[in-house]
Amino acid sequence: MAKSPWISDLHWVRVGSQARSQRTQAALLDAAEVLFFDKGVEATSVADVAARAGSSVGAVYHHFRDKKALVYAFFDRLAAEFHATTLDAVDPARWEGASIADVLKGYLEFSLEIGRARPGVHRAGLEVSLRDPTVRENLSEVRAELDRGLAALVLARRSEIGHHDPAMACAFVLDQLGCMVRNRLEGDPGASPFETRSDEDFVREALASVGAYLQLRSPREAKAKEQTQ
Amino acid sequence: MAKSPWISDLHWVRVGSQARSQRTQAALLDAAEVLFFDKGVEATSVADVAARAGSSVGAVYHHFRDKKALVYAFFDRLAAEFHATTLDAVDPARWEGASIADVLKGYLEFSLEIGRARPGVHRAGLEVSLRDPTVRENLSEVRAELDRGLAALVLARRSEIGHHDPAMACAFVLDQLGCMVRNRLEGDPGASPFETRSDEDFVREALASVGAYLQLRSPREAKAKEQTQ
DNA sequence: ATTATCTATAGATCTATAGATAATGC
DNA sequence: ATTATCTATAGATCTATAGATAATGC
Repeated sequence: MAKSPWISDLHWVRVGSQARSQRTQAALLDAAEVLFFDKGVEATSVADVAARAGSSVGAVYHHFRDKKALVYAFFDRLAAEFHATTLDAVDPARWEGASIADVLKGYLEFSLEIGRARPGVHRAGLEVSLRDPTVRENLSEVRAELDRGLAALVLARRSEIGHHDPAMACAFVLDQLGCMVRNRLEGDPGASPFETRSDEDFVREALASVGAYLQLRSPREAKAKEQTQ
Repeated sequence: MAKSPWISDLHWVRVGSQARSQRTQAALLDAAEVLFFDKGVEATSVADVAARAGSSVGAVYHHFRDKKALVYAFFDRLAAEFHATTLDAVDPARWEGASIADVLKGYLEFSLEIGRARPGVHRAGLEVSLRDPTVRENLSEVRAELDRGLAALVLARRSEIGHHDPAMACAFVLDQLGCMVRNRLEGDPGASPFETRSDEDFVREALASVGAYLQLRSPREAKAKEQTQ
């Protein structure tokens, strides 16, 4: 794909052929991950990254044109990782026989688990998104893909939905759940009255809310309804 | 209240007696506001603030011990402003005769309007909150106060609520609406499927969702129900 | 021979201060 | 006399580069 020795002409990353080069680059990105999630991106200096990777400042600039290129490469790697996880999570085969409630429950638990496993990931993404539209769009695209996959799963089960406009209602619900999950992961707990409650409470009430709004029927009722029509 | 010439011993701000001093300080905070909302807080240098206020770097440090004190003073002023607006907005007298749906509709429209009128306010708050727990708590408290006021308004009308646990359901709903509004104001539009829709669509669907979850009755039905019990 | 890494440092930027100068109000 | 402001600059920090040194693989 890349004909030049850089992944991108705009924000290049050197593609080394030596095994040592690739090890160093991975170590630099790994070090960046720890520091970015822990202290934030702007608060992390290039020297910090080099030191934690057991490397040097010069090595960083051998691999990445500038700090921005390092940040971009880092978020590219992160986005690719989430992309793969997302594709797997919204695979229709995985949800064979599941109801809309099952799918949404799985989504909420999955998102909370991923977010909890990597504290700081949302903060770091948010921090950079605030000042860099390119990263923002990159990360938005990952979210959008998850939303599209979920929408497909939900709308494939539209006979369970009693709401008169299933497509619109589905978009609303995904928006609603998405921002509640992000809020739980990013925000400071206790800021709003419900945030002190457990994740289980949150998932239960979120599903109740969604069920009431969509006027969900059980798959069984949905099937009965389909046959009478 | 303050016996020392500083508002706070930790992050002091000089309280000048001369009229000129107070004008300059207000001008500095006004300049900070424009720059903080526009470029962000970290990206704004003390020299930027001084220049925009038609003042000098030395003057900034005469009024504020350091940049942090300037930022704190700025967010204090902002929080005080929102505090006053909030107290007025959730005054029970203002909502005499209104239903829960009316109150929540008012809240959504009010929050969107305030947020739209000052683009950047959420971003700036978020940016500083990410790295400064003190500012985060300060701003959280403003939010919490709005939540408490709203909860009081809603729970004073609990006969309209069909949900078996009105207090819990109310907390959930306020959390839900709060994070959806913030998401609309902060986030990049179009990131999730529903975000491209108009504010009117959003308010309508949000109220439909809340109504279904809370199992809202009209005030009239609520009154009828109360009498039969 | 080529590629990768390290050391040392230039250059830019920003915060904060020192010392001189100007305005205020008793 | 006191308070406020300005100018000029020291000091800290960070990005990025130049040039020297070390490792790799044909």
